[in-house]
Amino acid sequence: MTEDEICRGASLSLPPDVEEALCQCGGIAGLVERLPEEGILERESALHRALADPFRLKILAMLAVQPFCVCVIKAVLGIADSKLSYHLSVLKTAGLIVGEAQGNWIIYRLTGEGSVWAQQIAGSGRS
Amino acid sequence: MTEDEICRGASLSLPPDVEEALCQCGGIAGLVERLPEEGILERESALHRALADPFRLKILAMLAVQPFCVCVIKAVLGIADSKLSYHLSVLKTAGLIVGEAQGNWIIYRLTGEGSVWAQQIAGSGRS
DNA sequence: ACACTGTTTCAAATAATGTTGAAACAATGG
DNA sequence: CCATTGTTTCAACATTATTTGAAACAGTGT
Repeated sequence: MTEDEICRGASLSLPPDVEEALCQCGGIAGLVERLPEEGILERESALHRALADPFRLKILAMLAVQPFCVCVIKAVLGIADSKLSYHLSVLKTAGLIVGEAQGNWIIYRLTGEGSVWAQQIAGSGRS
Repeated sequence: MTEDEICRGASLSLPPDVEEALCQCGGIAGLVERLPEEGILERESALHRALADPFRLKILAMLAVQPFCVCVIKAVLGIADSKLSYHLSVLKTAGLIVGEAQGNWIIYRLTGEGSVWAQQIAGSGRS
């Protein structure tokens, strides 16, 4: 096996410049090694999945103003109770919001990570 | 209708502190107004949907090192051609990567937005 | 023209997510 | 204890995303 074949990690034919760059990265094996760990990728993709819905982004945007109870969020979004509850649970599971009982109501607010993302949403329409 | 009722936008009963805060936000109507536009929310959630998969995060991570052709990406990820092609198309549609033909191969690289997100992934395991 | 390689497309099967309405729960006030 | 209000849970269903394998396409070299 030639040195080039070792670099490539298999017998791939490639454009010359890609092949050279690949060698400098330690070949296929080198690239595989430097990928983020599976656990990190899982967590990261789960986070983005939670952010991948307009209702949920709206919820984060309004909680960035102020913590609110479910009934206010419901009035702003104009959706059914159970639907809202589902989306709240997705955000809660992702660690973006937390709910705390206060008398008759449950007040939801952003977590630290939730407010980072809420800011990002607020800023996404900037010029 | 009392001023409070105007603030609430409807006859909701609320914890006193939430009610006051709601009034200062312009009530339900005020909150609805300050939500990001529908178009922005759609775009933002579509972006996160594209980032919501470990294979796609891996692709972004490796393209952050260097542009590569499909066959190298395939070797690193160890998945079938058509599956990879699907994930590449999701990333392409989201504007995170672009592919350019070069001889026999198609070389994919990050767009500006793609590299912003790729950095975010790379940094997510930091101490 | 032919065979080959790298890549994409397609349709069918499967899996994951989101929606709905009804029912359940928990706390409050009568 | 009962009725009410705010919220969650559940199961059925609808929708959307992902995976698969086969077939198609485009470009190269023969």
